[in-house]
Amino acid sequence: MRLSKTSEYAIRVLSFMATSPERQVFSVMFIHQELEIPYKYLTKIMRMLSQAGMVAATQGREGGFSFAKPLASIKLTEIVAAVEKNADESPCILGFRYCNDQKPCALHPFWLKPKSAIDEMMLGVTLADLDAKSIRKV
Amino acid sequence: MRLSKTSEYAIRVLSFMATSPERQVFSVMFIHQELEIPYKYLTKIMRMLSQAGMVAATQGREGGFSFAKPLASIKLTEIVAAVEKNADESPCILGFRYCNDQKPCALHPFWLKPKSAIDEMMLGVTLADLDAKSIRKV
DNA sequence: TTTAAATGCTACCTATCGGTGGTATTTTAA
DNA sequence: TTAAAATACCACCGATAGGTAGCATTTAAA
Repeated sequence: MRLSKTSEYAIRVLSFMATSPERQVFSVMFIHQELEIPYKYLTKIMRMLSQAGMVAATQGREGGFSFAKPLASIKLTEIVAAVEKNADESPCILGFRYCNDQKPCALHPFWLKPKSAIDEMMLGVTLADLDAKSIRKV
Repeated sequence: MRLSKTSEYAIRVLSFMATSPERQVFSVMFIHQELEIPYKYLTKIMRMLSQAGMVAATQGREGGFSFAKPLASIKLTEIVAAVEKNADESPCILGFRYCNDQKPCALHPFWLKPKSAIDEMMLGVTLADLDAKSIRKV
């Protein structure tokens, strides 16, 4: 009942960048040192976020990554989708492909409330909603 | 943001058994045929549930598994814990070991509601709460 | 008494996730 | 002009989750 490690990393990075307005460009090495995320793996994640259009890379010395679109337009669900394939294709908690009110799984009625609370967060929260103060980095 | 396949299987099996009061003993072969869960993997799961004390095995021909304690005493959280190690040790959605109101992660305030709705389900729902009618098996 | 049908157990296989190594390319400071 | 510092990319490695094979043991029906 949790996100993949890769999604955790991606959200940590983007929320760190989003709450550091004094800086425009972030190199992988800098992020790696600040957030203690494995350097090589982090380059891979940044490339995925770049290919998804959330951040843009400037190459060469003094290069790095910066946001490619407004913070308010980047939802959590989008971040997860960018780095995770199979970002739950099935909305059923027991993994059934076709589970609905007419033909529900055993947990269907109990899953409705948690599911909607999660959706509300994943679809509703954007990088612009994060509080810059007192955010844990490591 | 979902359960492991193994947890899905375990809950499917136990909810199937719990909502089939006309039958006392369930062989792995029978469950396998009814729920279309891989036979050999299912034997492994049933052994785990047996070792966790939720079900008891009767060996030999005509043997199988039956509940070892009252349905109302088997919570979802217990089922997941029985088949999954690392059944989220960290309550933080970004995986931080020490995340709390004083030193929160970026998503801390947004995760409170989904988290409590999930806990309510995992800790509150037991096998006795399931509706026998119209439950999807496959 | 034999044999079929069940669980118990261990070892292995395969795919995916998390993580590393190495090299090419780009850009700019020295 | 050169070298350092950055991203781009590809191939691989190790751990874990999901799944399989095979055989020993137990029990009861034939």
